[in-house]
Amino acid sequence: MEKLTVLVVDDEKEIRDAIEIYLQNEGVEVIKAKDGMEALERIKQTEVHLIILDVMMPKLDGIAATYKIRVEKNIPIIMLSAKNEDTDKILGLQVGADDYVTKPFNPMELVARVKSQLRRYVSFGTYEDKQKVIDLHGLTVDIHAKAVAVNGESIKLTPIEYKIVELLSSHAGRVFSIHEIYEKVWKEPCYNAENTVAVHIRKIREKIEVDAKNPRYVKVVWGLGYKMEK
Amino acid sequence: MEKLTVLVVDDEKEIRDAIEIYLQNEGVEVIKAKDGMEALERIKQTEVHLIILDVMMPKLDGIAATYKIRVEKNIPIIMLSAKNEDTDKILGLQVGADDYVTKPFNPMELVARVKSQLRRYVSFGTYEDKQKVIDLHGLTVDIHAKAVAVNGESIKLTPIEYKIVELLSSHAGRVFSIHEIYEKVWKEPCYNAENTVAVHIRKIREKIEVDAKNPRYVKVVWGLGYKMEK
DNA sequence: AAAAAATATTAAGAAAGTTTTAAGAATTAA
DNA sequence: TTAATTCTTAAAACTTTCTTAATATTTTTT
Repeated sequence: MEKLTVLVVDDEKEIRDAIEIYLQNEGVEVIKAKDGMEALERIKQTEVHLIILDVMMPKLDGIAATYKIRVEKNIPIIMLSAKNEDTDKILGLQVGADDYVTKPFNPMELVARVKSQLRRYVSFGTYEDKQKVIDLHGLTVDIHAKAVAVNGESIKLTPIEYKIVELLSSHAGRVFSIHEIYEKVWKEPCYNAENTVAVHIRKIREKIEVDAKNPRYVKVVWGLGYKMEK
Repeated sequence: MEKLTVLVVDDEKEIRDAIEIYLQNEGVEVIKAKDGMEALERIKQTEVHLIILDVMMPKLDGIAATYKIRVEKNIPIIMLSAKNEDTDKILGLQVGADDYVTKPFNPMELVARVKSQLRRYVSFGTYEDKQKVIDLHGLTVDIHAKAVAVNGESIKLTPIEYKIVELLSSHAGRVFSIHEIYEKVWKEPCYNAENTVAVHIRKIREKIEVDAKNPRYVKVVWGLGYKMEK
């Protein structure tokens, strides 16, 4: 199985480093963040499979961070809290963490919990590591390799083209408005950029369609947007 | 089997010598160091198969030493700690060890733990039986030896270069964005460090590619990141 | 059928991303 | 300590991609 990545979020460097060593020994990839804000950035940029989060942190505490993370992704979260902190309260709040460990903790126990959560997540969870390749009538999109092929023949797309194809393909059949496409791909508000998207669609068709004038894959839904044929 | 070597690190001479005698009786080679600094030097000079390390030491304490040792090699570490020392502190310091023994200890018990760890290490541990070697069209990455070779010829990489090669190679074909590479290798958020990664990529190519301008191994995927050719 | 609205096409200049060098900082070895 | 290696930063050259704007085409509405 592919290496899994755990994000460790704690404001104390010693704790971050300690946890890192333990987890690395178990063969998981570790990345670190020192507060909730930083954690949010990291999960946007890197694929993370589990988060270990201290409850008490500057910037964005564990509970608030959990909340925001859940909006983005549904990956397991293990919370760390000092024993003297109001554990009952934390538990009672049903913050949405999948497990809790109180500090000071036995390292082996934390490792065990991490492995248990990862096992659950991988085996039956929201996680599909299975190559992540979308296939639609001969159009193939490999999410990890960021590679597209038509009938086995690989197609060279530019970054924006690729992102559009990935977006449409991973929700084949669903119609995306030009605004939606722009916002999801560029990650900024769309303002007078409709034509820009259209030009990219044109280029994509040029590359993946047999006949760009009669597209089989990227279809327009007049007045509403574009979709990838399911 | 060849004779195995154990490094004993403790600031008290009596303890070092006592352990030495017990272990020599069991037929293992013993070398000694009186603090973490000295231990690091020894490891570089001699091939060591296990380390016995006191938690409390001058110069470089147990955890700091463990951390540094782990970066270099993944050999088993047994930690010694006094019972009367502040438990919480010890808990933190013990991090990263494979086993713990509290002082005063029963010599036979320590010997037993040493043998057990060595057995694990040698038989199926990190030693060399578990040959994790990645081979990609002549590029060879030995994960445990942290060694890279091209067509049998060994290549000398710096630590960061090695980590990047390992990351890309162990997921050959998968595209890693510069941010992802930075975060996974440096273990900290990437901001404005894109060019740093690029320079390292350059250096890597200089070393492992026949023609750095036309790389066969480390390929760029324009606008998305880098990948190792599968 | 004509007008209006939405989408398609084209090409050239602008922008963004990558590669490469080199020099100075920082780290590590001796 | 000094020396050597490794890492980071900055700048420039270079490559690829994106955007813009003007125009054409298609579809819908009137």
